[in-house]
Amino acid sequence: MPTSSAQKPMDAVLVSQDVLSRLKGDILDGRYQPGERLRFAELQDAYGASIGTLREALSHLLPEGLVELDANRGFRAAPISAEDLRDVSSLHVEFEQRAAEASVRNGGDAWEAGLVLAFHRLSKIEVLPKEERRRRSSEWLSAHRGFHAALVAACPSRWLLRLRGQLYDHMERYRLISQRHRPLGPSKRAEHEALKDAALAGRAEAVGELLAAHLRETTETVLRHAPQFMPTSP
Amino acid sequence: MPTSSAQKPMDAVLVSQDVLSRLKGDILDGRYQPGERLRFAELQDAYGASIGTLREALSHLLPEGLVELDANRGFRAAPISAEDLRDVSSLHVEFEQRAAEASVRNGGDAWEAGLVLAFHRLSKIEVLPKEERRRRSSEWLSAHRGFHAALVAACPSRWLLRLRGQLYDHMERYRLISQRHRPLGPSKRAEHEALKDAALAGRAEAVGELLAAHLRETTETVLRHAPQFMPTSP
DNA sequence: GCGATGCGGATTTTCGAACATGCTTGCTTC
DNA sequence: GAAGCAAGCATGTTCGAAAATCCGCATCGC
Repeated sequence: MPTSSAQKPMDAVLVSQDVLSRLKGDILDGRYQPGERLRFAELQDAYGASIGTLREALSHLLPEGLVELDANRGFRAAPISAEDLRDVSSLHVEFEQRAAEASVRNGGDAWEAGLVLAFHRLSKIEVLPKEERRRRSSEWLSAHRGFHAALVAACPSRWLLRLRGQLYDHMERYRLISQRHRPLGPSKRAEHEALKDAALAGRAEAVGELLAAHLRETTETVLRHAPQFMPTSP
Repeated sequence: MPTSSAQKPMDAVLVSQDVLSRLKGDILDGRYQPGERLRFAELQDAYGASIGTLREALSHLLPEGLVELDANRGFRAAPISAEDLRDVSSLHVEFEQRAAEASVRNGGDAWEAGLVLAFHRLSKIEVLPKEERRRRSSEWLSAHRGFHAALVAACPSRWLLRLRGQLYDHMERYRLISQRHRPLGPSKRAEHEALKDAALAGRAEAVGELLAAHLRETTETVLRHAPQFMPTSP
């Protein structure tokens, strides 16, 4: 159920782009149940756009694997499964690692500055007490995304970055869905700081290791709570 | 220029799906110049669908990287470059290899049967004389795609297959665009047969090696002719 | 009783037209 | 003669409604 689509970016020039980003965010947030049908009537109420515009946004999400479409039955939020999570995660870890190592080896002054900035923004939220962190979760989400993006930003392979992005989205969705069924974990500020320091020191391999451990731990946490929100977990 | 969109599949239940596959095929075929603007007026004539439907199809192609969109300026066919080709190719080779090896190790009877069938279909075209092969190029294209899909079909990682598919599309586009500026090369029937035999024999690593060589050779050929159809090649 | 058949409402799919935006051309003015 | 401006045209963007499709339910026949 859509409940409320909350934020109003409105920074997009195109309505369809605005709807797209809000819709995508809501799917990642788990505001739509995996497998749930996305009816146009509800969507129109929630996003205030016409059917055509909504269709355009949904079509954009189709190749990304966030929604599915069967003929004359409309769109559905993509289903989830432990198997899929393991699949996504293993590729995600690998891509993130490769992109980060390449980025560290290739990064210049602008990249360093961007990373420092992104860490600062993230850190400011992560040092807050748990209650506060929970309240400003959407802010943290954006900062966290920004930090990991900044880390890999100097990777020279555009395609590695593109594919990484798709996998990141799906991992974030699993993380957010699972978070609705478990208490908020401890802050990972220390891990992010170690990541930043190793990156700025140019220790590419160390960054890769830290990153892989960082991501795998998250996946483990999600999988541990999987039975609570997944259909079947083998 | 669209010239003519030729084939009429009509097997799709949805008009938008039909338009999507034709449009995608035409972009891969290089019927639209890389970077060329895709005007709705022309598109409507070529595909006989309304603007909304066309927009839906183009939005689908957006995350796949086959078209680009800038606000209020409409859609463009994605640009190409030697750098991008090298990027796509190197990831494509790797993914195809990994998916194939996993597929060989995991494949059962149904997979073997599918592979034999796909090879047979491809082989029937590849033994024809060059002139005939040129005439039935679209048929070959479909058979070739089918063969490589059959080879990796048993790969257990859905995500590896999905990403491989995206890269395959882009490689095919480069191949087809370059083919408009060079004579049709010799048939690769022997390579495909070796691939099939090694796969059926369960020699996963050998399949990987053959495949990597097979694909890299194609990329080299395309790159060799790159100056004829690419803006700048460093 | 049980399956096939046809109607009614709900939903998706598609279209054509209104609206907004960007570009070009021709004029005016300095 | 060149720079700046404004109107007109071409194009992209968005919407609301018509057409097609599917699902559930009642009815009919066996």
